[in-house]
Amino acid sequence: MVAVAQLVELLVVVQEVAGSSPVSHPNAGQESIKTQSDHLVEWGSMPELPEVETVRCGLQRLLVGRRISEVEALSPGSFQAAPADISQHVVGATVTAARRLAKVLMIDLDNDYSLVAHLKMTGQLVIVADGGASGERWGGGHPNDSLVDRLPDRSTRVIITLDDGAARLFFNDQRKFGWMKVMPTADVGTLDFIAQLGPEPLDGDPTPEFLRRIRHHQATTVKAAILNQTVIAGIGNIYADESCWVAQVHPASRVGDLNDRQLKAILNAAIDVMTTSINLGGSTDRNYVDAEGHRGAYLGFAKVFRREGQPCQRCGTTIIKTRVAGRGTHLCPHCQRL
DNA sequence: CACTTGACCTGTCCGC
DNA sequence: TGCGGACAGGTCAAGT
Repeated sequence: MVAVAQLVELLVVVQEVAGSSPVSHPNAGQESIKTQSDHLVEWGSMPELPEVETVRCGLQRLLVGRRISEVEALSPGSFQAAPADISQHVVGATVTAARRLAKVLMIDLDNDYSLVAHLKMTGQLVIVADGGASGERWGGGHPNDSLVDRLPDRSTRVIITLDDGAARLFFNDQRKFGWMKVMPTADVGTLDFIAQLGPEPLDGDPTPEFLRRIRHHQATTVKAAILNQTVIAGIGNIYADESCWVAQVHPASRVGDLNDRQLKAILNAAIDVMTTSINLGGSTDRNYVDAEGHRGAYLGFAKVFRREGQPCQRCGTTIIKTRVAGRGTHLCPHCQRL
């Protein structure tokens, strides 16, 4: 029960932080606010680096010090571990830290093992304190109804029971692209994906390493290059489009046709937009549902992403949606020319 | 090696 | 109304 009290106390802290946001409402300026009875239109942001960082903060606040009592893997692909690994290295262990590398989350345990997770596009993590009077909870990741509705639901892939049932951690993932796995903490860095990652955009000055790496991809489009996690870590489709708009570079420009000043402008724009997004709280349950119970995801910072048909905020030209690097791509045809 | 495309999934939207 | 198809997008595997 002591642990429950701690969780409640921590939840209050999270609420206070969220309440201090300078944004009056995440859907401010959006014309199609959904009511509780409406069906959710999934116009929300995917878990990119800022959302994953928001989730990490939540895990750090609410999981550290808790002991894992039970692991239920409801979908085999979503929890990639042998039953023996779970029983020997997860159950009974206590969480010591929550870390992030690019979009990968690591929940470190006190036995030198870690739970490693990738939310991909539709993953989310929700912590529910069952012992709380009104079911206190915290959730972050993909913004959909599972963030706030009763759990488990049909998207729940893994349930981790904490402190003998005082709380539960739900890994929900509509599309089953995300995963969790178990490995020695020391081995995480040797995963191919982690080992090959480019510099973290929010850690020190990534510029020299970014320029060095992106110049290995002169023939490809700049959008494909910045989505490449070995060039720069953590940039996804939303921030790729936003960064190119800020830098006034067409996403289909070839890297070899851009000078260092333009590439730096894209990188700096990505850093700015992602920093802003983190400060606004990413996508959590607290900005998914407003005081009136309206549901919808936050994308208020976006200048071009999913704004096709709307005027460019710089020149008034209509934003278009096209396809670059096999991805839906939003741009201003006047500000961003080939 | 550099680069592009399709596969993995589930759910939603759109046109017929 | 139901149904097929396009689409969403992070990462990996297989293709050129």
